[in-house]
Amino acid sequence: MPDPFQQQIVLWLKRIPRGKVATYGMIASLAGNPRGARQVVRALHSSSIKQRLPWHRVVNARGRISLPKGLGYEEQMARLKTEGVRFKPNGQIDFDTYLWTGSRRGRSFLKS
DNA sequence: CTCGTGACTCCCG
DNA sequence: TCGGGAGCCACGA
Repeated sequence: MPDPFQQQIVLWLKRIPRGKVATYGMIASLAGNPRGARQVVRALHSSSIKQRLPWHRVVNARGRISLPKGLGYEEQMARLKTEGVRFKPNGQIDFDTYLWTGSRRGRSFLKS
């Protein structure tokens, strides 16, 4: 039986609505481990589960794609654009518009 | 058991 | 805005 934490991560990832993005740290927190951002990553690119997870909707805390260019960066950006997510000229995602608040109806993750 | 390794984050300068 | 350094955590060699 897999770790509940990993399960939670997957579970939350699946909840990210199209056209929205979340951060690694955010998912980790929701999954129950505020310091488990790295584990989110692990869960993301390991396991065969990855093929049905919206991994492209996860970005770092600065609102930018963490993948190296040429190794996923391009693809992630393309996928996001497909869902309607726009990028600023500097390659940053507009958090005010596209950051998933963590749970339906307003902020649950973001403090006031 | 110790080390090295990240699609991370925060803090400083 | 950008890097460097430190903290964190699970996993595999």
